[in-house]
Amino acid sequence: MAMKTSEGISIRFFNNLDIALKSYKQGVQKTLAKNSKDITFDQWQVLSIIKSNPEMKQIEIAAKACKDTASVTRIIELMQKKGLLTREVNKENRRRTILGVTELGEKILIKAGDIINEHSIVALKGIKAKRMKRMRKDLKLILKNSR
Amino acid sequence: MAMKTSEGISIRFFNNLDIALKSYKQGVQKTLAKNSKDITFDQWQVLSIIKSNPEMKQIEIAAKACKDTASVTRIIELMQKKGLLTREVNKENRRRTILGVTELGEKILIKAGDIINEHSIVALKGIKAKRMKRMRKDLKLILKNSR
DNA sequence: TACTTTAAATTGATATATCAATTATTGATA
DNA sequence: TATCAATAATTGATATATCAATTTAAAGTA
Repeated sequence: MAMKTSEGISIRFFNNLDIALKSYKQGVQKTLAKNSKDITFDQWQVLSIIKSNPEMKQIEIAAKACKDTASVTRIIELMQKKGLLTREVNKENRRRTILGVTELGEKILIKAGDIINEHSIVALKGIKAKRMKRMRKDLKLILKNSR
Repeated sequence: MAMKTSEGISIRFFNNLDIALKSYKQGVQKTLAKNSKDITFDQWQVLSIIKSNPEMKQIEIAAKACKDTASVTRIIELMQKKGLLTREVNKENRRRTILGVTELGEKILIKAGDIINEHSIVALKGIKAKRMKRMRKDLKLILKNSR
């Protein structure tokens, strides 16, 4: 008995999740474009991973950000062009690259980080810390279930 | 006193959310590519909105899916080319388009819907209905806070 | 009616996502 | 050592996201 007219609650859940996240990201992106034209949200994500894990492989960066390695390559390329980071070949293993955040990169990283932090706090207004923790746990479970 | 070394809990929350959703979508997309090569996740999103709301403006579709109108135009264009929907000019108001899901479109809509439904259920395994509802409420609040 | 404003959709340019294919290098092994 | 397999990163092609600009049509107004 098909009954395929309306979606189930699980699909609707992910729809809520999708839309909430998109809306949040769009807000962040707009403020970034106004105040700190030199970086996008995705670039900031990658740059902050590099900053905290200087010797990570690009493959690992991709896994951490849940991005394709191709995307990471291009994001890095753009940031290098803008002078936010340096990229050179590792002489011990010439397949690998050595990435480094420049001074300019650090500045923009912090500036953008403040903006993103501000947005995330506003977006979560009215949600208590306890429930946030609970949700993070559930989100981690979803992540685990999904791969 | 700066202390900008690590991110706050709010940013980390959105990071969990981002990664969980990406992982889920990637899983869906892979299964779709294998079993039902004729549609992408985003196309399915738009197509199902059109199916449930046949006389919606593209602007409204965009708002509902939290997409740019430009994206909607292109997604519709592709689906039209593949024969999943029809598009014609509304004679009462020539700025508007009339969209319609074809028979093929309906078939694929259902097939893809089943796949997506299956994935969403698996992804949420271990999370009780009550907490899902609670989270949906919170997600709606986040959406509201973000615009 | 002529002019301006608003509305709906599209187009252009650039950034990112995805998958496949490719390059370059290293490692393994017959 | 020569060959083959695995690894890291890149490139190509296409889909989507984002913003600005443009097109076309409708509505409002002097």
